[in-house]
Amino acid sequence: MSVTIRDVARLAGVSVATVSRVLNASAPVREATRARVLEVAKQLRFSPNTAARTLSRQRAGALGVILPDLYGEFFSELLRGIDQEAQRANHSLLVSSSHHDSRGIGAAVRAMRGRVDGLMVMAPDVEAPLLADVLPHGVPTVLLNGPSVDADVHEITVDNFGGARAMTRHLLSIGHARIGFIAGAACNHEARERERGHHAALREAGVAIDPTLEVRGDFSEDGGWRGARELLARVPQPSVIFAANDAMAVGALSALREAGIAVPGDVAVAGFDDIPVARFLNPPLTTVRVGIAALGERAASLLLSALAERSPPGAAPRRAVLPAELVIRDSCGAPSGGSSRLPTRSASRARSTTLRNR
Amino acid sequence: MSVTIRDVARLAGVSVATVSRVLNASAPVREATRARVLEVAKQLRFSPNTAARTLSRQRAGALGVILPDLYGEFFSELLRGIDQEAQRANHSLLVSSSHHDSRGIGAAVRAMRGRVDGLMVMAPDVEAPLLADVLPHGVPTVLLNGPSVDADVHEITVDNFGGARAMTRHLLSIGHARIGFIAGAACNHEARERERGHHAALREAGVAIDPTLEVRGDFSEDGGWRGARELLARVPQPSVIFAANDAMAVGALSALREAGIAVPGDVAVAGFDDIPVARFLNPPLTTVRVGIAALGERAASLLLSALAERSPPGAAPRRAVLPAELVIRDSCGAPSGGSSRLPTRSASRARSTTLRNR
DNA sequence: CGTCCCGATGTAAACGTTTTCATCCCTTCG
DNA sequence: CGAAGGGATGAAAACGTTTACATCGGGACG
Repeated sequence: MSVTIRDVARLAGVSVATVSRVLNASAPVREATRARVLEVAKQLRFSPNTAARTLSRQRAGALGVILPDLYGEFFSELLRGIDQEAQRANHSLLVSSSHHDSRGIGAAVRAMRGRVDGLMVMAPDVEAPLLADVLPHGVPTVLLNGPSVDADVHEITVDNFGGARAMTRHLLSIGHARIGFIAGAACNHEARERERGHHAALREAGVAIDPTLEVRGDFSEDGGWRGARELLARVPQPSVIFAANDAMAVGALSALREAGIAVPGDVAVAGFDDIPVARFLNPPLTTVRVGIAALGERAASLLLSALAERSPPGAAPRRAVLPAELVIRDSCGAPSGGSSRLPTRSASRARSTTLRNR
Repeated sequence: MSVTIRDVARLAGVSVATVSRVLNASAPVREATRARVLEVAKQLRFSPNTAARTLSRQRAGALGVILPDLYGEFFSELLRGIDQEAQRANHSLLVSSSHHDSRGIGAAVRAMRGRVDGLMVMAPDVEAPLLADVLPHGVPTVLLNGPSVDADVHEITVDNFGGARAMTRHLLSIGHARIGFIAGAACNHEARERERGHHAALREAGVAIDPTLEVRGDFSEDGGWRGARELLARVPQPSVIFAANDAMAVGALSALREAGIAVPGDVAVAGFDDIPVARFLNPPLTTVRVGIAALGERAASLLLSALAERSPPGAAPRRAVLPAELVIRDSCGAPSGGSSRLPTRSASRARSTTLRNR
């Protein structure tokens, strides 16, 4: 069927071992032999069968990524970061998405068994114990933005709590008293953290938490659109709508536009994530920068280094928290001083939770 | 190290063959034996090593995807469609991105050898002969939106020419005489097709092609921003800016806003792709719907069916062209009759190139 | 009652690599 | 001049599956 190392060996008049040695530079080979083997290999367009190599080497040179979804810029950015780092380290990437429950994740994990050396799992809406149950034993795993799992699993998250708190503080500081909040799904861990941060800032400022100013979305544009419509019906209207992610902020902006409400003149808007399109919106979106691609990169690099160390089973898993920083643009009505096209204008007030590794 | 089929066999008191038969339901096994094996397998948390299985079965149950990039909503939508279809057919997905030249693609192709049963390659900026050179022999391949390659390769594309022509016709029909065009990179096949469509519509309408009304972008928001700035400097100003993709249209909208120009009042804007965020923009973007996720789905399903047939080497490769249809929203100033939030409002005039399979 | 077939199982040979071990020969040093 | 070492190679054993082939009962049918 397909050309194997045996064919190369035969045509070059050497043993398969020698061919392997030439191709992997794993042992000295006489120059003349080397040249002959390479010549034949090239001519035959030989490329080693990865499955066989994986089996023999007991490592696949590939990483697995399991995501809850693949819709919107967030995931493409994340994947981009992961891919970049993986490629740097000469690793392939297996991607599997649309896994919301632990059953689905379990299936994806099994499908990857033996294909990958390590796993990155993002499962914000699965409860920790359920998740721990389906994660594989013996395969190094990095959990992204999930609830803390009590297993031998590395974890990397964004400071969702701190970011949301910083945003609400900022909104209060520029005079917004009534903040409408569009939360994410109740079962989503990230959404809950952001909600918590928002509440913390309100409490700290002595502002009463008004349940009528909070509606629940689902991190989608449509959810944001619906949430904004609901909030606009309140009397008195909120002076700003803080959406728990940028996609919902996009939906909110759209709803406000349809209702003929000026942003930020009549009602301001803020988001969370700083997806790439945020700065190009109309008006440019004030949001919390997460550094999505960087998060992906860090996750991959964390996994790769865990792999490299061949960490003993007893070694403590690593945790890292990436800072989330405020990005003030036009949509919140803060004096931002000039054109908003500059890439970032991070408020130094953002609680810059530095990376902590333990 | 890890638990193998041998361990299961030993504990269940049967041979490995029986275990394999139970797990794959590939031959009748006595019910009692079956139950015992299943019990042991579950208890041991056994899951078969995919590399070994791949080697033995001579098929991986995985598809490879090679993309030029992973930035923006276009690719995440595409990947979403592919993933969905692959998952439906119980296949894993290998993704490799950031491959702009044939060398990079060749490397990615080699990395996938033996890991995947088939390949989907998107390489709009690689010339056909170079591409044909690095595509693998003997691995079924689907080329997405690329130039037609003279090799044993299936192809699926969007009707870029027809879509762009329909848009320009539409813009002319609603009274836009001076159409500013932000093209894509000259080396990008899709960009060239769209440019060709635009020109064809102009010629058909007897409108002279004015080179000062065409600038070159790169399919990025920033490129669109710069392109729009350039076009705004022309005297007289164009009455509409047609960006060759939505990302550039987003950038153009942003530039217009900064310049204090009303859209569509002073200058209208149109895009191409209908990325998900397009209908939520301010104003909602008139564009050409490509059905990105559907494209991905179709590509995967094309590949899967080619795989299923175990097509003989002589079989003619399949080609499919997906229609691109006009979506009129507010940004172009056409009377669109009401709120633009309805998911689609496709002009029936869109040349609905139906799928043609041969 | 013998033969044939089929259901249930085991044995062992693939699959295509890498890698250990062994072999051979040549150099170098005592 | 002999022994030791090392460079270049080959043979063969892994790696963990699937599967062709063989074996062995037992029931049906002549």
